[in-house]
Amino acid sequence: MPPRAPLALTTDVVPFAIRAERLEVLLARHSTGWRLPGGPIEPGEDLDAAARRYLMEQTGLRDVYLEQLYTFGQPDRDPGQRAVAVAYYALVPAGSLPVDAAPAVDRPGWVGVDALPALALDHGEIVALAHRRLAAKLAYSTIALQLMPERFTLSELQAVHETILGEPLDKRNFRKRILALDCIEMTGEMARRGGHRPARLYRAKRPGQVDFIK
Amino acid sequence: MPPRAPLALTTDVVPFAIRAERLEVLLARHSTGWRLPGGPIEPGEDLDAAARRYLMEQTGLRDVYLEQLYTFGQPDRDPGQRAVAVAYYALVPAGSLPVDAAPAVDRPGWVGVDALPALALDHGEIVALAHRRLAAKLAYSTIALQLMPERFTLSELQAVHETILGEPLDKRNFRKRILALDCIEMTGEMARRGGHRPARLYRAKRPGQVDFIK
DNA sequence: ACAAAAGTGTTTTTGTTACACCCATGT
DNA sequence: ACATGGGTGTAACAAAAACACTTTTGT
Repeated sequence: MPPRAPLALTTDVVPFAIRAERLEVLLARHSTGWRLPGGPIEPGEDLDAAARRYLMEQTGLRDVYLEQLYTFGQPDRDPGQRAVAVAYYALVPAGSLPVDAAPAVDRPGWVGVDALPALALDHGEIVALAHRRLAAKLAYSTIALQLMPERFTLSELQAVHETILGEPLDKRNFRKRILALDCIEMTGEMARRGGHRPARLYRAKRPGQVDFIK
Repeated sequence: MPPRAPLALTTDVVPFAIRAERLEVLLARHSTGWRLPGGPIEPGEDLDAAARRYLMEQTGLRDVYLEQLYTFGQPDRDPGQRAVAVAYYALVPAGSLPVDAAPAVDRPGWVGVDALPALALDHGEIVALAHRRLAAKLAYSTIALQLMPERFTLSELQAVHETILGEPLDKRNFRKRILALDCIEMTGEMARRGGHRPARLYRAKRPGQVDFIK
């Protein structure tokens, strides 16, 4: 039997968060630049578990929403070896960000999706696909709640939608739609920040769960 | 360096067709029962190409619509080895069916999705997921055209939708919706089959292409 | 003449979009 | 008092759903 040609099966994760009204991705350092967190799947390791593990090891993120995106397997996607990547995306709630804004050398760093540096391999395409998928899911699921802290205002939730979609939304229509979904509830508390009327704080009715609409 | 634990990366394909008003799947023979067409990915082979190759080798189907579905990698999904499967589904137009209705031994065979035999590994789950994805896509794409022969009547197209969704549709609303999509055109020919008024024959405006709606 | 499927519009209902003002707080 | 974002309802419009009869063929 001939020696089996090496085939590397990896996971790569696109960790999204909203920071300063921008959709950003958490990147890991690579020999010469940036790449998505990820790495080879261990024997006996579940795919989702591997994605979570690399996210933890390389970025410190844990307990985030994670969803399989697509599997990339073009033979020439990695010039060094045959590498097949099962790509995931993760949603990091604001407030649980483990990494400083200004990353030191060899620390992972957040970068806006609209100003990505050149990434290793096809990781740029992976980010683009993940962004499209996330934007599409806003229309038919409650997935945006996975990007929110435990308590949040309706304006903050609206800003998250607007940031991902890249377009402004009508305030009254947005609130009507979200409240009709019955996915959030008032906490009774108020956020008094800034020189203006305090805002009601809401929380997700079913945190960690993404509901589909209709 | 220790010997690398064997990891089998395979593709499995769910080939769908509408036969006799039922949604059916083309299965391959397995040592003890049935399984989906598929097999290990060769070094240097593209994932999509591998799926097409196995479809051809094991069922004779070629030139069909093919789409990646999901990657299944639970460590215990195959008791014999660590196997990760990139699953696809394929849509086979009526009229290009290469296999007889009553399969001989060791020939692939069509089986209704509502009456599947026990399948190898998690192939039953794969079929179920593919069916759900196909049904969902009817609502926002022209994917059903990939199941139609070159020329077809509106009633036939409606029957395909109804079969996949498992529910009847209103004839006038269906026709209005499909024609508004501007995805099919009249051929000028008529289908005169049976003791009733002949039906106009249509064809896809962009065969092989799946358009998204809205 | 009858059976069988093809073909065709309108009304009702539902959901979506557009739109402007007052409120509560900090400075 | 003023600046800032928070909070609220209604009318117009568009899309989806409900609904029944006439036409053309084969037998």
